[in-house]
Amino acid sequence: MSHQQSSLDLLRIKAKFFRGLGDINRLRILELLVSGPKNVSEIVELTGLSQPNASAHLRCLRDCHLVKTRKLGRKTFYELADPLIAELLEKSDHVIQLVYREIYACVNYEEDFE
Amino acid sequence: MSHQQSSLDLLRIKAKFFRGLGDINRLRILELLVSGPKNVSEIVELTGLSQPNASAHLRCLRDCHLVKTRKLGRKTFYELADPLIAELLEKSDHVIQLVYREIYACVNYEEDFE
DNA sequence: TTCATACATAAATAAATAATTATATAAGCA
DNA sequence: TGCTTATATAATTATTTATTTATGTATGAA
Repeated sequence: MSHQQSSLDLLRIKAKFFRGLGDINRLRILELLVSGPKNVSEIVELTGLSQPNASAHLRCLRDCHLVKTRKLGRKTFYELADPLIAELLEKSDHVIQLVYREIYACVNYEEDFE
Repeated sequence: MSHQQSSLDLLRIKAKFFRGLGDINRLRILELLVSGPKNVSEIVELTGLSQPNASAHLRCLRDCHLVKTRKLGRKTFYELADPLIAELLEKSDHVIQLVYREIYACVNYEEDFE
């Protein structure tokens, strides 16, 4: 019945997924999690984000299903929702590096003058 | 010298790249472009977006280096910046479908009642 | 119990992004 | 030239998202 809609729903989910990846602080958090689960305090310390801000980003990441949580005592451990997320990040790195080759050069160039 | 900065710059570029993918209308445009270059009018017609809105999204996609352009007469053709973009989108699909399996079920379920 | 820790959430504000409406520019055609 | 088409851009408004500050809640330890 409302099956015309479902491809839009899928696109909405995909957009949300990528929006989860579209923030520098969330990418930093995800990078931390590639090496294994971390609790919120650890993430706060390693990123330098305020605790509520970190929590907000973690919630976002969870809403986008990029991470999942496990509670141990009063700590909440966050980890990648799936090993495929790490793979995807790596593949993306690869693509970005190829696509942005010239820009990297430019960025590196500019760095010498800042 | 400012080499501590460069990893943050890289992250900024990555975040921007993903933010480019984080909008439903831009994903729709990219999907259209997977099958080949299209000019703005074609994209406007196929998406139903207003022309200025489509142009804004196309500019965003170009700023994120997800697409590139070629001018022919007064038409501007947009195409994927690199075949790797299509590959990445496909790989992402795969990841999203696996990670979101349960949610798909849920979405499909809800659909029957709307 | 009381207290400290670990985290989440709410409210407020700031900042970024999207969409619309109106207008500009550039290219080809009459 | 003047007209139309194709697209871009500017200005405005609407909407979303990020950040901070303040507060709530659950858990474990003294």
